[in-house]
Amino acid sequence: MKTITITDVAKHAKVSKSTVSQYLNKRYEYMSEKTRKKIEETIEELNYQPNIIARSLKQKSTFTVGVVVANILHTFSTQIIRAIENYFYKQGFHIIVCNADDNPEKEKNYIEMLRAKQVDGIIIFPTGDNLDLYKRMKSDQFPIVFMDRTIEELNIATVMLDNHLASKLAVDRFVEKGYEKIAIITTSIIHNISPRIERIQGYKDTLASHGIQFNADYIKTVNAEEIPNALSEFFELKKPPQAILAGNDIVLNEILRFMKKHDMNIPEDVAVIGIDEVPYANFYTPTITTVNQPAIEMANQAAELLLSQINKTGKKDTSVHRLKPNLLSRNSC
Amino acid sequence: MKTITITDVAKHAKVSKSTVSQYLNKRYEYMSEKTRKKIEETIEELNYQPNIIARSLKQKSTFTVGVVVANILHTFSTQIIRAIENYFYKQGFHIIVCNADDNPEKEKNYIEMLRAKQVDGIIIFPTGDNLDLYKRMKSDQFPIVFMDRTIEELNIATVMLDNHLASKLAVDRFVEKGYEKIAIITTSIIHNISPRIERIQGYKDTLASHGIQFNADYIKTVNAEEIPNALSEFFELKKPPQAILAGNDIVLNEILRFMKKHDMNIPEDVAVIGIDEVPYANFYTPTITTVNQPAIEMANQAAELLLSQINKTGKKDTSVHRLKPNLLSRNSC
DNA sequence: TCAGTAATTGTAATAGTTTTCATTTCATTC
DNA sequence: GAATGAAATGAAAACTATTACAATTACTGA
Repeated sequence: MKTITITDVAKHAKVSKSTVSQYLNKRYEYMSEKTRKKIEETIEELNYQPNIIARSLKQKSTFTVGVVVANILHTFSTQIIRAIENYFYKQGFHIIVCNADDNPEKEKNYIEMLRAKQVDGIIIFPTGDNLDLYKRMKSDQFPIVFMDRTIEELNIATVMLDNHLASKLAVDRFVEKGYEKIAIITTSIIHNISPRIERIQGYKDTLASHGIQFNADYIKTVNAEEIPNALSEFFELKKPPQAILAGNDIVLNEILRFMKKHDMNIPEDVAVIGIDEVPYANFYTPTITTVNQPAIEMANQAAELLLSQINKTGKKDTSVHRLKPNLLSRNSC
Repeated sequence: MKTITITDVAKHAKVSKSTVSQYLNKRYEYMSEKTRKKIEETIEELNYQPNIIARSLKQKSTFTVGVVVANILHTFSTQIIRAIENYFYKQGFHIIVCNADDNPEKEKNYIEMLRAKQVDGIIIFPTGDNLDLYKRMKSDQFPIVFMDRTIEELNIATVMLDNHLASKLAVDRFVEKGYEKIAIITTSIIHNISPRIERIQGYKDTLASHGIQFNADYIKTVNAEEIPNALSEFFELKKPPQAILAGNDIVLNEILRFMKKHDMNIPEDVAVIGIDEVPYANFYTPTITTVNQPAIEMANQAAELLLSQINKTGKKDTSVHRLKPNLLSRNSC
């Protein structure tokens, strides 16, 4: 099964390679209607597909972008992937999906491979542990956008949630409903991931703004598997929390699982709000109040930022774009 | 920012391009220890990254595979993507993710672009409407594996669920619990998608095996948005169903949403089983009985089949691999 | 018929590797 | 000191398409 090339097409259509190439690049002014037709037919007949690899080599553009998510298990990540894919499809780009698994080594490996593959740009949920690599890309002027997390000192375009506000919305709501003993659980201890820090800070600040003493026992940062333990510890406290803020959808699932197992009622025994919308939120019993991240909007914005870097349109935007979450007010609090 | 190439490395290290290439390909026998060291250092110093596009052009292999899912909104699709990504990461392959959106045109476009990009193989959830295209790939001996759906006449390696069994497990369970008025709702009307047909057939056959008269009013195939209507119609029947089988996770969500809205109790007012496991299944009230597809296993098997086609190892396997679902027995039925 | 324009061609350079094969280098042996 | 053989290296072609450019051909209208 010999693959057929532009040379074969040229031969069959009895024109030169250059003319075929002109045709492929839609520069029809350089040829007669007749020639155009003939080439068109030949391509059809031979079922010719230009080799994009060869084109990319010459043109230094692959119409492909990489998306490196920190952890593909978060619903948020898959929503973002979906939306980015959708955005770039319309632009004629393909996306290569990479799951760094919260592992900086893996992230590094992926980024280097993507660059070696000459992708036109990368959207990364940075683990935060590859500073040198990020810096190099930056200094190479390689198109790159951070998603979900920022690394202050780098000045790389970033799209992320206003995490401080996310916590504030939740804590305000708890307080409004009369709760004062408010706990928070987040995951991803390992690195200084900005969302986690900001969410905890937002939590603390908002408590303070309501004049509530913050209690270190009410803050947990643990791996998913340890969430049941963490919850047990909460409820063994002399003054167990009356309300819990879940840092993401995985935490929320674990909390609800725990509640079910221990026959506890929401919100009577403990009120719950989750950051990240979940599909069952509005038909669970009770319906779950969540703080929603505008994932599609975030993805579109990141994609747009990346595309403008790739096309070098607009002036270089290296700012941190913080999108506002919104409280989806339901009955779990 | 001039990119540096193998030529630069060769010059700096004062050896020929070929020797550098030998080094890159780890054929160290062809050079002295001294040369090896020198090249190594030079690469380090210049921060050289081989251009994989150029390599691919020559080698006709890109270490990239495409995954074209029919509809990325199904949890099942994202699970499969995850698992495939994970499998291929270990093999040094990248995956390009494509969402055909149940649209044959889009599917065609994606497949052609992927081939033009010289991916080494494709895993497809076929829409079923591009027969010629599938045939051409087959006759080109292009590595391809079908996922979730089969197209009988094509003899292309396929990994899919034993859908007949999936329905059987559910219906058996319903009957065992004493229900006789059993309904089924599926989505994706448009094409003759095999899973849908098989699930409905499995449903009919199993009813028959229990000597239950099948009732056309109890079968609905509708788009996601029309599910509430479909359910309303069920409950307006003289003899509304006592049990409903949800064809996938989206349907299940809609059913639960409907029940909640109309204050109906599961399983008292109507029993429910879903095909596809959902994250909330074991902490929902009631916990939801589901028929689970072994997504990871399916993904691994598909990836393995594809890889063996790519590497031309083993004899050509063009059979349909049907994996067994299992009933996760809980309280919604 | 000639100028002028439009259409097309052929060639060569280019992209950055891999790969083959010929050549050079060098130590060893007689 | 020359012959031998192995090890190391280099030169060049190949992969496929793009692009620039000079050269050629065909056609139009005066």
